[in-house]
Amino acid sequence: MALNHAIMTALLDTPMSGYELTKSFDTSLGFFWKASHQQIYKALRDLEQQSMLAGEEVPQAGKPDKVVYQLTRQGRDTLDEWVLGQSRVSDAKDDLFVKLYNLNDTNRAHIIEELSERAAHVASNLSLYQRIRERSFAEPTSLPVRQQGVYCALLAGIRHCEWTLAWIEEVRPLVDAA
Amino acid sequence: MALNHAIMTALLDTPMSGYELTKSFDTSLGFFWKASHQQIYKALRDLEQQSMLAGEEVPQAGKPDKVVYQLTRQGRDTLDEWVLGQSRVSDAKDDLFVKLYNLNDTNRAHIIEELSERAAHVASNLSLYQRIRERSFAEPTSLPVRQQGVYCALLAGIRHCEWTLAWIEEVRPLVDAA
DNA sequence: CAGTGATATGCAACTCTTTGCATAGCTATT
DNA sequence: AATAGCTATGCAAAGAGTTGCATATCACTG
Repeated sequence: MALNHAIMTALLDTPMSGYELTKSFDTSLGFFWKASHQQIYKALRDLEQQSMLAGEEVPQAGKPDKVVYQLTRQGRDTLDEWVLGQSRVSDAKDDLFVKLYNLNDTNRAHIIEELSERAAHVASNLSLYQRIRERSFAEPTSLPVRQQGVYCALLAGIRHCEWTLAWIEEVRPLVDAA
Repeated sequence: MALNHAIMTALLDTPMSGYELTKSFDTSLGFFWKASHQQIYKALRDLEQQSMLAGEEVPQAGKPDKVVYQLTRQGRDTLDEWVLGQSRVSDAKDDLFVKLYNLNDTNRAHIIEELSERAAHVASNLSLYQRIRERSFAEPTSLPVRQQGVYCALLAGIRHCEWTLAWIEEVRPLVDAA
């Protein structure tokens, strides 16, 4: 399971509560791995039970208390091992592509609409990633090693967005005229 | 569920058996949606039960008999409706990106190795898609409407591969030197 | 005729993800 | 006091996907 590993990864530097993790998954790692709060809280409980994480109740003023989790020694070791294992390639699993296989005169307008929505969504993601890049990775070569890895992943996010936008511009006229 | 819709889409032009669908999912639509034979056979039974598909036993010589499924009128209508609904953006869900967040001196060699494997895999996919493009889509504008949609999806596959290869070339030196 | 391998199909258990519902603390506003 | 809204956490059911195992037909080879 990689959600567990994604969560442990997110906790590498900063211990966080489930709520904070959920927020952080909405940006950062969340581009590569989306997870609902239900999934995250569940995973946190499981991981704590397996001694991968240690949770600590933190009283708060002005807000409900929270439980902050940090990686244990064992969790760190397990994560390190996982990194050294084999990854497998995942599929895109995107409705839009399947829908394109169904292109006809009746649905063309709708599909163009969806392509436009997708473009808008991706463009807004892209500008978010660009902001992050400027803010935190202006000089990537002078960063600590792990942050350079994060930067590579961020670049993937950026390139992915750019690629998607270019593809949409490429096919829009084709779909339009089809 | 979109696997069902992907299967119905695959059957738009050509009635197929579960076995043939499984093979066809390995190429074509399979770039966007991978599915095991277990999943496919199950989906076929479900869809037949819902009257979306009609199965017909076809005796064969030299091979075991098979059941060939074709879209029913109702299946076609349901599919058309689905196309007109909203898609949602899916996440990349790729271990490699999560692993990059874990980059350190110990695992760097392994991650570079995985990047290379990924590049090789994607390159081989790309050449497959290129062959398909040359073989079946040499003159995209003169194709029937639906095939033009398929062509757009194929372009997505091609661009995706190209993008991934470019990204790997971009980050390889970064990971190397980190 | 035993073994290998492609064709063709299926069950069951498990894991992972989504969705809907629910609760509770605390702040600020009306 | 009621209400809206963010913070913080959880259960349960259903849907989707993976993995392991199983079975049978047919052709070909040793």
